[in-house]
Amino acid sequence: MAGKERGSSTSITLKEVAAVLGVSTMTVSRAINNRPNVDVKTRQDILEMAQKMGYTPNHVAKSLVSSRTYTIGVVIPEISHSFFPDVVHGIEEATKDNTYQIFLTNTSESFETERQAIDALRSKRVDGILVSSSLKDQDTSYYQMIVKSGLPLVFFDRCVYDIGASCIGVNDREASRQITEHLITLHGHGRIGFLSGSKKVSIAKDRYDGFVDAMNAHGREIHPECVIEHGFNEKSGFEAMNMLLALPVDKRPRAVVAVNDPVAIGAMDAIKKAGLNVPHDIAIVGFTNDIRAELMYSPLTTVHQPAHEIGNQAATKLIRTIENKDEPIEQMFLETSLVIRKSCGC
Amino acid sequence: MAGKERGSSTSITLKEVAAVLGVSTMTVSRAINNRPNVDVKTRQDILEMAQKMGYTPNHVAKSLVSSRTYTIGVVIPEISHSFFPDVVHGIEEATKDNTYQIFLTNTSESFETERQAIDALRSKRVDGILVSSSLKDQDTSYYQMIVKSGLPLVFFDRCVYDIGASCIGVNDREASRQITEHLITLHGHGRIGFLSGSKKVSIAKDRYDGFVDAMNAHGREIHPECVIEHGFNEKSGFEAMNMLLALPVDKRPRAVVAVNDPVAIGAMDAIKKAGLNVPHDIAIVGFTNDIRAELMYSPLTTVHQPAHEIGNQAATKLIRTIENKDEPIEQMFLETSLVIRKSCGC
DNA sequence: CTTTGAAATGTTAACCTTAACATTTCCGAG
DNA sequence: CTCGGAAATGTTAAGGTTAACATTTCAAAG
Repeated sequence: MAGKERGSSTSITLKEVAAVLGVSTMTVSRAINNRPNVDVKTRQDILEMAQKMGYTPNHVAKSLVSSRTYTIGVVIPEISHSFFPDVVHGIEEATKDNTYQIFLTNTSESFETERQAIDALRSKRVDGILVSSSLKDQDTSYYQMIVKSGLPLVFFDRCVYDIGASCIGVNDREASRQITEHLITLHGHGRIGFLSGSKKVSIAKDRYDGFVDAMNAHGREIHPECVIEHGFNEKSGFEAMNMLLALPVDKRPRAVVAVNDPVAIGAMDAIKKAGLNVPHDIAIVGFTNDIRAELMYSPLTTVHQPAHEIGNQAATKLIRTIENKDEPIEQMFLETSLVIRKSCGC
Repeated sequence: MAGKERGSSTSITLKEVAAVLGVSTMTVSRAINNRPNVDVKTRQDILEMAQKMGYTPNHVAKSLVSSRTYTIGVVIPEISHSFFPDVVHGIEEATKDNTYQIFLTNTSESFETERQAIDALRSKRVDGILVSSSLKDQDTSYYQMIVKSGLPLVFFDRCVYDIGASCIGVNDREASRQITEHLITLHGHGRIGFLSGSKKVSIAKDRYDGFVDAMNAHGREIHPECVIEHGFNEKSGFEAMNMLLALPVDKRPRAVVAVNDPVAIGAMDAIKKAGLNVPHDIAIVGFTNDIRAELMYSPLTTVHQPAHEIGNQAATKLIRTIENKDEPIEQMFLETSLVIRKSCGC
């Protein structure tokens, strides 16, 4: 009478296959894992029967025995920023033979979430983790503990330094210096502002430092009221720019360096809404080369970061670290390039 | 003499904590899992010691006992399409209490990869899977097998119907009909083309059918040479549009419906490179409301799909299905809306 | 027909946790 | 005190697999 039942999700085990054929589980295990010392005929029977019964190896049990899950955790601040999907793509490519599977966690720029996520990943016994950190203060003790625990850890993009973990990223400070310099040479006079995320996050600090380097090198003064520390997304950029626009006209910057493209895009929106023009009234440059950068009403001059490559290298490094305990700890900076478009005033 | 060793990644177990305190593992287990029948003092000692020793529960072992991994697999065709990160965001939100962790797999529109990924997820004993399928023919036997196996499965966006799985998406056919109709009313005469992905994929077929519905309803003829079946990304759109542009001028469509925004964006690129203008020479509409749509040189008229909501509902449905075996199988279509911009000729 | 040794197959224990049942401890009532 | 019973704690087995060791089978050599 009962309708067709939804299959009860109990899976076939080695033991069950073995029982049907009247052999030991060990023989079935050997046959299925392509181990030697199984008679050709026996192996064939086993494989056929396993197939027929719909046997799927239980990786949970395997993991318990081997202490390896073939799983890596990926922790990122914001999956919706075009940079990160590209990174994830690169990561996937490095694991493409499908040996490793990826746990993805989005932290929404919250370290607390990050920490919880990593704890959960540790509990699930991932073989290693890839992290772009939202850590916002100098207390690196959590990550020190992780490193000490022996869990392979590679940072990418947003790194935590000097705790004994590898890191794949770009030279944010130098790239920021370059793009700021570009802006300075175009705008011999006038103030230049900086729209930052929290400077406790490494990329914000590094990019700000690069900005300062360029300003100093060209004898330009930094006006504290033109440096806004807010967030990393469009909304933050919009709000931060509005703060600058609220300044008296003579204090208002003539050009702005944004910590990343989403912030620059938000800022451009604010400028437009204020009835001003980019780059005529205010020039702006970003960082990332977001998918939207070239499409803006004034195409955005920015720093191209090799997102895909960063992901790929980070995953490769992590897997090497997992598979070889002597893999050295390493900092790797990939090449960036200036993408000159219109928003800088060129 | 040996330098500081990288911690050997062996974790502390319940047994070890128990040994140190001279109690049984069971007591430690009870204390740590907040079970009753543990003396207040004992519990406190155990928690302190566990903390001090850096004990982390081994979820692998727990999973083996409970047959639950608190893990769900998410299978998507292309993480770089802005639609999917939004979906993933929505999924994460539904699991936000962090009870479930997400395995993300990108299939690059390949069903073979999809199948391998799902097999791997099954082996890892995920509690359920969320799939946007790239299945390209009518042979649904693989998914029938999955459903039969009892693994909770919810499709989203790109569904496989009539196999007993829930599905969360939009009414592609109707939305496509609406936007095509909009185009028809603006362009009383002239040919209208369709740029499709493989019509063996459900969304391509549904959207094409909606296109046909609108054309028929308005007595418009469909010209086979104006219907190109190619792919789902920018490159495909670019190439498909070039095929249309290669037609003799009198056979060339005056307006084009694209299967999604990436294709529309690629097509707009081709039109621009051909020295023609959108919407003046060729009008175009898309589907998805990609993050770039409003930024195009002629802002793209498109169908807004509630990506975040789709992910959220799909994950919610999946979790319900996992946690309650009587959860009904259901098809759910979320609201779309026409986003009228300039590319259609408005 | 025995011996020999490799190949095939089997058995046991372990991985870490928890459910289920068993035992001990302890406190208050009689 | 002693008993009863609840609370605290302990023991055993199971979950699916594999490593390590043990046994059986079998074919070729003597």
